[in-house]
Amino acid sequence: MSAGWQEVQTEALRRIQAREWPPGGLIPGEVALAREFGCARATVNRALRALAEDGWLERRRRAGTRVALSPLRRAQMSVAVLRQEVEALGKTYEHKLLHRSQTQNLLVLHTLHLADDTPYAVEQRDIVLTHVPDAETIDFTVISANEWLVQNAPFDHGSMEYLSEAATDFEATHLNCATGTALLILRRETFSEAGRITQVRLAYAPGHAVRLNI
Amino acid sequence: MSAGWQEVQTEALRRIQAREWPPGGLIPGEVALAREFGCARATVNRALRALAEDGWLERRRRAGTRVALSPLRRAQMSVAVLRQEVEALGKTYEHKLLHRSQTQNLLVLHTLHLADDTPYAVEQRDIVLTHVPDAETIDFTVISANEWLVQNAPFDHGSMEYLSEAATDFEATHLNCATGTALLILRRETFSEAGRITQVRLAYAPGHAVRLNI
DNA sequence: TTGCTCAATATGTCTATACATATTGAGCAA
DNA sequence: TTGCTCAATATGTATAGACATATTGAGCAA
Repeated sequence: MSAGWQEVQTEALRRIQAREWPPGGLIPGEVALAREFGCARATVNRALRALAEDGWLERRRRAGTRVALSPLRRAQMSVAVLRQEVEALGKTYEHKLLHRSQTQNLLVLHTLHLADDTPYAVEQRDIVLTHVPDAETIDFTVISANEWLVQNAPFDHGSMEYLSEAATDFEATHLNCATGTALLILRRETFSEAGRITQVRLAYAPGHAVRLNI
Repeated sequence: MSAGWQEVQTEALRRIQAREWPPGGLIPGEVALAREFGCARATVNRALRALAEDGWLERRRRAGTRVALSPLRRAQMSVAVLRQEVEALGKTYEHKLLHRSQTQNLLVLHTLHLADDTPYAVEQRDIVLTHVPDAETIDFTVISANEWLVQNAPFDHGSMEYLSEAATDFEATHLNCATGTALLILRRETFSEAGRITQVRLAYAPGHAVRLNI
């Protein structure tokens, strides 16, 4: 009876959490663990690599594997499509295009996202037409810019920022709250190889929280 | 010359982004790709598995591997130690214990975190002494509760929530801003096998943003 | 002491092979 | 048609063995 990599992972995690392998400490080498668990080194490797990817271990060639000092557990959040976000709450999604204007190479869109007919978020976005020429021909009353871009403008990299700001008049009007109310804001920029694709500011309705499990 | 798994991954990612493998489409099987790249199936497996973990592909036994419809790129954020967060900005970290009180099994701590002598965040925390008995004996003016717990109270799971709220009088006083200012709030709860370890509410100074790269 | 070289070593990766397991779809039965 | 069974199939996982590569530390040289 030899252990699969998941069993090895589970046991290793137990030892880390139980401090049998203390923070900062060197753990036995792959060969030793493979012998102990009665499996191949590759199996131990798979298990330890997974733990390292999750931040529990730090591995370096020759130096060996150490238990991470501050096990910086990572929480993952996905670049959400608002429709999916709303539908995951069991609510009906709808969106309204509030504004559309265009300069030579910038398409500006303002959208209100609704959950069960209640304002959910206000989106102010611009799209660089040079890099996403198709956007010019799309009817964004049918599909939201948010959703269309996720599906049609793959990005290389980008950044996301959560912050807190007082509601502007524009946001207050559409989110049905007082100007100055504290709102959770998401700013996001995405880039393709060619350059910036789009930039967006999303103001969530009062009370919204971004929840992560860790 | 056979391809390593990273080369296979790079080429596969290129095909996905270039839409040579369209969203939702089935890609060739591992055996075929291994033949094409002149490597072993395990190598292709490693590459495709990594892409699946990053959300680019969806893999199911027998059903094959498909390009994810909405490539929900994931951003990772770590459970931060404020001292590290501040020092990463190149600033000097300091903290002040504002309040400490204790009931039978709950230790309540209020802490002000400073960056270069400027208020950075206000922390209101309680610790369940039943599950972290050592906490009772620690001098939290020397090490912040935040840092001590990360190092000494490993958790199984927990939740994190970012939201936006108006500054309370208490927060406003210590963050040096007006009551009612929009603040970014982080709420976090962590649990061990035995039960809840700690609960914290962190109010960041005005203007703070949580930044993620995607 | 300082700096260099080199061997030892732990992890990283690849291969070929084998068996496990989930899922599909064809073919048959009710 | 509907439902069942079963074989085919793609991915999942395990293994032994091999070579690659980064890093350490010992030993030697300046």
